[in-house]
Amino acid sequence: MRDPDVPGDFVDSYLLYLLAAASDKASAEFHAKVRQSGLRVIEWRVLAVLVDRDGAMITRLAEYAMIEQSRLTRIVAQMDERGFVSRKSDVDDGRRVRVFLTNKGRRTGLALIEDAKLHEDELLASLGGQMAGKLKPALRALLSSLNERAS
Amino acid sequence: MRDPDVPGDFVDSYLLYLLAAASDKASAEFHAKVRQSGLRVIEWRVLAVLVDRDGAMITRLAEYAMIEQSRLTRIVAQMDERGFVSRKSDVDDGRRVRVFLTNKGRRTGLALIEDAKLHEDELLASLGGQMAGKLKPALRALLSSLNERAS
DNA sequence: ACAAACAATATGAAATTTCATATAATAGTG
DNA sequence: CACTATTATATGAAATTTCATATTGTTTGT
Repeated sequence: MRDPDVPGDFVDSYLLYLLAAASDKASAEFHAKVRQSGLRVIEWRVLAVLVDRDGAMITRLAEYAMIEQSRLTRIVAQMDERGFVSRKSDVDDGRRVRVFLTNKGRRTGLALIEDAKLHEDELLASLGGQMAGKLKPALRALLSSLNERAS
Repeated sequence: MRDPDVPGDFVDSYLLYLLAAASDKASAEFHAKVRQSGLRVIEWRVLAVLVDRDGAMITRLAEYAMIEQSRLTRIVAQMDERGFVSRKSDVDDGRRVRVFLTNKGRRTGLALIEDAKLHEDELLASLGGQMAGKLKPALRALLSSLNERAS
């Protein structure tokens, strides 16, 4: 019989938990800033992806931003109403809806990206050079390994 | 003028995006299994944490599982109705609600943990020993660095 | 023992998300 | 060129989540 007051140790050593926790907690600080700027976190994601890939179609945007398609459709509609993006149907393929940043959207996105970069620098600085150098390569390796598994 | 067809590279090199993407994509495979077993991902999280910390109070459970408190209250109520957990108010402090696994809950949790471990082994194997050894330490370092920042 | 402050959980109501599927446009095939 | 399959997005309806706050119980100070 295990003593229920002594915690087990599955979760703390489980890779997917560590990943979720790291993502969650590392993002928390910056997400607070995002909300202060009047955006939801999910909207910040959309803006950030659009700065890199302006004019992407809904489906691609959903992939890049890891948002389910029908959810993204509604988020983009809201962001359109609020003047952050505009939507145009593709000339060559009328099914596609391409999403473009408005000037307001681009300004907002670029400003947040600047903040995000500063925040990341801070984060990595407080992590220390040794580990800081290994983190991104490790994550990239994991991601590309996952991609290969998928294909 | 940037060519909008050539993607920018902020997102792909942004730490918080890499973390979110790694967590998201690494979890996707296993989460499919969780759903097949009739549980929502969020419920699996609760079970996994409870296997380690049976009898935890709602607030702690919320912290460990990274779930907002009022949301967790409702999830636990559902899991209670479905017979995975039971709730007892704390003898020493009547405000606290302690959540316990039922036998069914423990069986389900333990079985999924076994699957999770196997899946993790696979994942790390396909990542390759070199990187596999560095990933968890890097994540742990990040988490503890974040904890210190917070305190 | 009392009142105020605090802590833990629950709850109402609005907003969002999810899932399945409808709608619309294009591609492919005989 | 019709007909069928496929792809991209939108949408209805149910379920879930969120946020603010209510409720209940405990602690602290007097």
